[in-house]
Amino acid sequence: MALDKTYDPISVEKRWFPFWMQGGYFRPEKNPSGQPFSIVIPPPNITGLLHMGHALNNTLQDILCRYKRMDGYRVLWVPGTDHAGIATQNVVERQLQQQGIDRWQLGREKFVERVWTWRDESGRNIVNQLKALGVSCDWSRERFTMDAGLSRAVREVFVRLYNEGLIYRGRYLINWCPRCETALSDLEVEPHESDGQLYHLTYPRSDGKGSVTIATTRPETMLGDTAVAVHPEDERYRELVGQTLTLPVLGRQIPVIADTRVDKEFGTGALKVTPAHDFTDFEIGKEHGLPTISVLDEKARMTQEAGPYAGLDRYECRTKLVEDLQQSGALIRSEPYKIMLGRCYRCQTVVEPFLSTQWFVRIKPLAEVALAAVKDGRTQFFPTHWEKTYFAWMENIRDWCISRQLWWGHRIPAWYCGDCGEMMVSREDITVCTKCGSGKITQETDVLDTWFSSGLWPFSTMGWPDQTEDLKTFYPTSVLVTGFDIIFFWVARMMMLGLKFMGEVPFRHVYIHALVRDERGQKMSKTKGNVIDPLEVMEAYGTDALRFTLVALSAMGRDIRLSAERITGYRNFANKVWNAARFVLMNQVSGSKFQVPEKYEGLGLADRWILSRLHHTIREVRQALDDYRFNEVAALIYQFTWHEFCDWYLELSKIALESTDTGEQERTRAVLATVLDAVLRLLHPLMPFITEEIWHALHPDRTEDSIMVQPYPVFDLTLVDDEAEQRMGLLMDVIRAVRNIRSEMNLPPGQELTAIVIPKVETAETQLRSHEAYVRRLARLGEIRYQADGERPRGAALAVIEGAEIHLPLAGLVNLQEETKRLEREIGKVANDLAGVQRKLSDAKFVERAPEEVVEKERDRAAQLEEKRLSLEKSLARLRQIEA
RNA sequence: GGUCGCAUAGCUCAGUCGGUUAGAGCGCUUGCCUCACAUGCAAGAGGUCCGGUGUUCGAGUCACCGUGCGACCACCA
Repeated sequence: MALDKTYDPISVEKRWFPFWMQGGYFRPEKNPSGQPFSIVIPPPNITGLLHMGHALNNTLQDILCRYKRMDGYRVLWVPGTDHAGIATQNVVERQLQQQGIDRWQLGREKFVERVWTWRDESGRNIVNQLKALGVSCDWSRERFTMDAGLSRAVREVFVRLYNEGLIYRGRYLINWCPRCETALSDLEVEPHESDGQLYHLTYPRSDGKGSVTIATTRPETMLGDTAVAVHPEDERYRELVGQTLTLPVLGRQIPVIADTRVDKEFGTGALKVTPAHDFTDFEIGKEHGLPTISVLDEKARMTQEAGPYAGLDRYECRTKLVEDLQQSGALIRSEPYKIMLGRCYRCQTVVEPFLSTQWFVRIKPLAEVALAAVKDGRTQFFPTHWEKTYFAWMENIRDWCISRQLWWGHRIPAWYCGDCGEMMVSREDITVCTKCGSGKITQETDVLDTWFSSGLWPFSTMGWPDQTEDLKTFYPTSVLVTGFDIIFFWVARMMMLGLKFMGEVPFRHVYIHALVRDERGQKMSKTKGNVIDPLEVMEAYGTDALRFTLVALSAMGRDIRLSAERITGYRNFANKVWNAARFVLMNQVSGSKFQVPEKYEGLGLADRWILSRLHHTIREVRQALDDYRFNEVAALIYQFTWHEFCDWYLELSKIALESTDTGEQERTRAVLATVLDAVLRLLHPLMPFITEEIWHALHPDRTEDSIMVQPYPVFDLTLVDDEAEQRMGLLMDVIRAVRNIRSEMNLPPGQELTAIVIPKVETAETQLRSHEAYVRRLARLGEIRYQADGERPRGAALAVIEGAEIHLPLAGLVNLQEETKRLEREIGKVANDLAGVQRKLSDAKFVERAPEEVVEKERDRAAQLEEKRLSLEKSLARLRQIEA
């Protein structure tokens, strides 16, 4: 198969995914004897479409999987999607809203059906987009957090935790979203600063002896006050403790109590205590045995307890109440005040602390084990500093509220008897009361936090609670690749639940990658309108270009700023690879298959050089992949391919290919093909499509085979050739020196020049002579003359390189004043460098204390610079003579 | 309030173990349609490595202080 003249990513990319799927290349069964390597995908929510974060996350995983597969591992990458309880429910609710109905009108059953329909569509879309990205999961193992198997795992975990007393049910103050009408965990509340008022209210003493002033940002909660608290050591209020106050408006008698949680410095030092609507107050209330009065309901409307304000929305109530308090004189003053408001992470509604009966996981025992597993290194974070974040959270963890008053999710496996009130938690559905035999049984209506099921993902997807082959082979997984935003939500929960139920960590490594931001460093969001859609990029530049860009920008511990220019740059790289391949293929003899020389015997200098450079690259690329330094992988391959293989070897190969020596031609063809083949394999995990396309063009007889299963290049020390690198270095220096002069002197590019070389080291002349053709071609020289040290040519431009002087006679070509200026500049630079080195060397302490080889290097360098300066100065003197 | 991260070329960023002359991409300047590629080739300009102090023969790199930015955590009403 020949390559088209122009690289068209779209047509290349659509071809290969079906090919890979049909060939079963993504399945671990393809390589049953390999060492296991496994990853579970962070299951995308079924709420919408793929965004740049997914593109990055999955590209990185795909790179690891493809690399390991090529390297002989038996790779399992488990795909799937997350039902994303509250998020998905909200999406479907919004759709209903557009049709003018709400979920209550539809009813629970019908609503859940609607969500399943949505899931079918959305899930399919997401999966298709992942496939378009080239994601090499084993799609035959695709899971969904609410499929039958995972639902069974959820029940099993719930029942076991309950039976062990690690799940309990009780009436506590929790975070409540009055729009979603559900409880939220602490993590699901996002604090945001907003403008508020600090109101100073005065509560009269019941005995008529004065009053106390308190400060609050939420005056409407005063209707639920059951005490006022002061600090026990606060002199101002010492005699007040134990007295009774009369709550304005409602006239309730409330005590003044002493509690150390009160900050003497804040406001007036007196705190109104509302146990039903504030977490601190709840604690204080519990300790002092205060009653809890809920004045807000589940929709954040005022309850009957709010007296005249019953039925009002919380903010309407605030406005009205403040007016009334002002009239009555209870409001002393109010001032603007910045307050932190907790908002629902899914709908941004201000959440309320709300007293209700919920289910909780007693988390400390689980957290301790999960903490230890990272401390002792059974699981390692990359970059390591995320471990601190993990530790801090685990050490201060609080019980996890797992019940949600939603309709979309795993229904909690608890049943209540309508007759005797018995509560039963069970793996199987319950129809008859186990205590009284009654058939009046109803199931708990609450569902589980969506993170409860995703916390089981690493083992539930492999068939747990059954002891499957997959579990035995692939658990613990090798690495988890995810963003830092879900370390607590997800990574921490998987650690705790994995250790609890599998007795071992869920993953050995956790690679935390960057957040993808826009080019100005802003978080991408629909409302800001700065979202770069991966699918649009893939259409415009190609999937390979997008993948390579994301990887190239993925420095550890740093956010990614994505810009169109960068993507263009890497699209150009793909094009470069394409054209290099076209050149290599063009020069293969038709019908004959390229042969790598068995022992690499009889190679030319350029061949030895490029193979040596290739193997340096192979070694470094592998090391970088093993260390998750993805950006370096990209940079190494880019640098080698473009600036060594294309810029130098391809150009040099043209000389050999034009030669009359058929052996040399043949050898060059083989090396070209060998290096290209290695580049393709190195690059394949990053750019899977273009490499597969070119690989097939290079191996026309292997149409059924795939680059996916070719070995990843292996470092071969015997091909590292320092001598070849040194010799090529000399040739490259000469070529660059001549090009530099030509360019600076503005000499016409087509004009052939004559160079006079004065070797400064013995080997230079032989080395240059033996590869003169290279130099003549790439530096466009007509003739190279060699001359012993002694009389210098007059009226010539000079370049001094390591090992030789290069003189280019310019008589009649340019104004020699140009060269004078150029030499003066050059001498300035050299003198500058030399001064620096000499300063160092003249420091006795440096010579004495620095390691021998460092000092030696400096001495060499000083000598070199000295010689260079001398040559340049002599040349300058000669020019001045001519001018004079 | 606590914790963590970041600050290097015009822009976006690399820089491993402290060691010669601090790199890349994009942008910019100059010259080239050289038969793989103008999505290209060649050459070049461009740096107070945020500021300060310290450790060291030697600091972009290590320590401390400061400044600026960002993120996360947190019950000051």
